[in-house]
Amino acid sequence: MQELVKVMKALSDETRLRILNILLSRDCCVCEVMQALDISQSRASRNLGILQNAGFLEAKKDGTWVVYSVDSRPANRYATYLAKIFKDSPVEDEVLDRDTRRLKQAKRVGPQAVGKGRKSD
Amino acid sequence: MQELVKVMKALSDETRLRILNILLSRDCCVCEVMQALDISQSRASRNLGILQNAGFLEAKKDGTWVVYSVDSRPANRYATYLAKIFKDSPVEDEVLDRDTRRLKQAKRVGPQAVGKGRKSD
DNA sequence: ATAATATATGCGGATATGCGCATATTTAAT
DNA sequence: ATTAAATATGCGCATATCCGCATATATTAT
Repeated sequence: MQELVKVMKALSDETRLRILNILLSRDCCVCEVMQALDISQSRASRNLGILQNAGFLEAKKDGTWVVYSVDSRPANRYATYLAKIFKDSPVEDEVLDRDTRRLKQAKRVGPQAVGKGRKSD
Repeated sequence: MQELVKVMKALSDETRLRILNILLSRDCCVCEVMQALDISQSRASRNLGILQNAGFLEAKKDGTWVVYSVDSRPANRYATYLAKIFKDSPVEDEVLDRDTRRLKQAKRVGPQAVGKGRKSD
């Protein structure tokens, strides 16, 4: 019960629904999420953490990056169920569309480097 | 989007999940909800209102009573979808079980008459 | 070693939420 | 009309949530 409440609370925030939306299209590191949603680093990181803690996301380290993805085999059953629901019932929304567009432009570069000369990868 | 957030917020509270749980077993008036969950009248009424406003419940007047039921034809599509999900994935829980047991005892009698020996003064 | 990058997190403040209490409203019965 | 029951709601308070800011941590490169 407490677990279910946690799961639902994780989904009851616009920022987190937006994050879930872009992660359903592809995996992202924190800096890509910030760029896609045009939000601060701490905000992206914190909300990713909440979604992960609720069982929706898994995180993989890749160098300095942490790549988040929708958990394909979530420990908690609600996450599986609800992630599928969210996926099956796509939401038409101006905000989500803009996120998706920005995601296409997003690079694996963090806040400090944005607008500066970038290095090779 | 804002609509979806409202729907999710409505489900992100333990009291409201408990209410939804008992209403999925049968329709209830406010006083039956208070008895089943053993909560105050204002708490029951307010949370029923939130669930209704989110599109999960419909209310029918029956004399002095207001009978709430899970909306079979919700105006908003998220409600339909999520109500089904919640129904299809029953939660085993001590709290919910106790609610269900109390619901069986519940009568259509309000707060004033419950457990009080005297009504006048 | 230092420097730079990517992410996580403690803190404080603004806002939102949930509840109890008291009261208002509505309906039914007398 | 009065009375009472059932429900809704305004108010205030306690707690929770969300965010920005600054900082801490971890990793990579030089």
